[in-house]
Amino acid sequence: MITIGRLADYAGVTIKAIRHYHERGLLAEPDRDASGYRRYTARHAVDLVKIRTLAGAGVPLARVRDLLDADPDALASAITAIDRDLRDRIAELRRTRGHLAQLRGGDQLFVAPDVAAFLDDLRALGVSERQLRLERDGWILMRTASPADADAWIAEKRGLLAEPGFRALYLDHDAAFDWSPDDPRLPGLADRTRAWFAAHHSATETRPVHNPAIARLAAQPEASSPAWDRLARLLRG
Amino acid sequence: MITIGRLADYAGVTIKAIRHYHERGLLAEPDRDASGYRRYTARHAVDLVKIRTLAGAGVPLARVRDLLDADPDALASAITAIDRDLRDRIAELRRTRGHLAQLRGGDQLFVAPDVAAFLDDLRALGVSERQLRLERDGWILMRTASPADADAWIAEKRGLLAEPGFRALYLDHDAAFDWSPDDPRLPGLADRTRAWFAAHHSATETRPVHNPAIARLAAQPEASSPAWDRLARLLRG
DNA sequence: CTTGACCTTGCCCCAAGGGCAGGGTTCGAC
DNA sequence: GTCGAACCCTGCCCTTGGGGCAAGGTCAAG
Repeated sequence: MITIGRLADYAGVTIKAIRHYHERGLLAEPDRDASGYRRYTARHAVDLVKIRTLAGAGVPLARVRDLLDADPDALASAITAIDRDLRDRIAELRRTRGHLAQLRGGDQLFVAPDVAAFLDDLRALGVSERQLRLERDGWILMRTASPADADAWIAEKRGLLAEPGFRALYLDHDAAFDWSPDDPRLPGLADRTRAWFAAHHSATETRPVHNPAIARLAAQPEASSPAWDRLARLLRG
Repeated sequence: MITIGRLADYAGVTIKAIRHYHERGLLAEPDRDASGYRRYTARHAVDLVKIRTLAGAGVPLARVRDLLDADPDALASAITAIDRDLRDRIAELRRTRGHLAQLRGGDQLFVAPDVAAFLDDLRALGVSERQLRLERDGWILMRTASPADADAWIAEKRGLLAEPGFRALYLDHDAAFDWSPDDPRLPGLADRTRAWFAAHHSATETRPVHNPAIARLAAQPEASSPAWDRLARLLRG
């Protein structure tokens, strides 16, 4: 005939939890002694550990109550299902650990793997951090707008990046962000850009790298560049 | 400029959750369009995925809020702590899977390993299921009363069980449970019991196997045996 | 011009207990 | 015999992370 505190210690739970299980009908209320204290038997201890095992596996208490007086077959199949769920949750936590590791380092976390790879390529190329953020945000927007298109476009863009001429052009555009809109190099850059696309990719839908609409959407404070605006006008006209 | 629904899809959360994060101050409220709809930027998407990663790792939202604008060093050390916690929880879930597997089969779950081993010994000996339950409940009570004593006693009892004479005596006591209190075999059993303890273990504290006080505590409806009561009287007198 | 899919705020609801108030009990020490 | 510490009792409100639903406004397509 043990008290609630001893039972709680034995099962590794709080007194409050035991009373909670009584309220929920999971654990039978024991007899009381002369002064109204609950007096438990070993039966209760057995039941309580059973409850804790199921609850510890994440089974809702209402379901635990049902399982406690289910027939052995139903219990066995329920345990199989619970175990499967447990395995899934372990896998999920492992995945979360992976995400967490990435949260340390960069922004791979926030984008699809193909976009992350593309950003890595750009970083290796020596592209500015501002431009990387711009690209990252642009792809996020694109993916919310149209995941399938985004997949196709990113593949195409990674292909383009394999060509030395395009790489040079990309870096020039990156550098041009900070130029004055009157910079004398701008018309030449526009010409080279147009020439390259005409020579290499007239058949594709690919637009010049810095799609202003997307850039503007991506990041209000940073994305405005007078030089880029002029460049866009030069390319259009 | 994406809507709340699109953002929710991108991040794999519900609209309700996003609004919840606004209320909690985790995610900045975006600007509204002409009709009062929230309009999000890629910034928000990045922040939201960050929030989900931390929340998915079990970090309380209040703590997530603090981490979001903590300096990189603080964030890094927090991530280390979170990762450690995650590892612990994976280990814990694995342990739970083990417990669950035992819940399928027997009563090993509810008792300490040494007691489980003792019960296995008894089962191998051919002891009745009733007696096994009685032993199990008795040890549970003993352990709540005094874990250290229980450890010592169980070791002693396993030692006794290695001796053939004791094993025979134990089985006889088990069988006697159902006898009539007038059964002519009882006095003989009492004599043999006393003789065996006198010969083998006069120095130890060990009492005859069926300590009536414990047996009565262990299980009210089953533990009452007129034959055992008589046996106890014979052993005392 | 309507229909369905979207968005808004506001309210209450859930699980699984935790915390605290305000009281009674028991046990060992002095 | 009485004091304090450590228990126990009930009852009530609080928390976390949202879910559900109501009652309405909006938007895009047919």
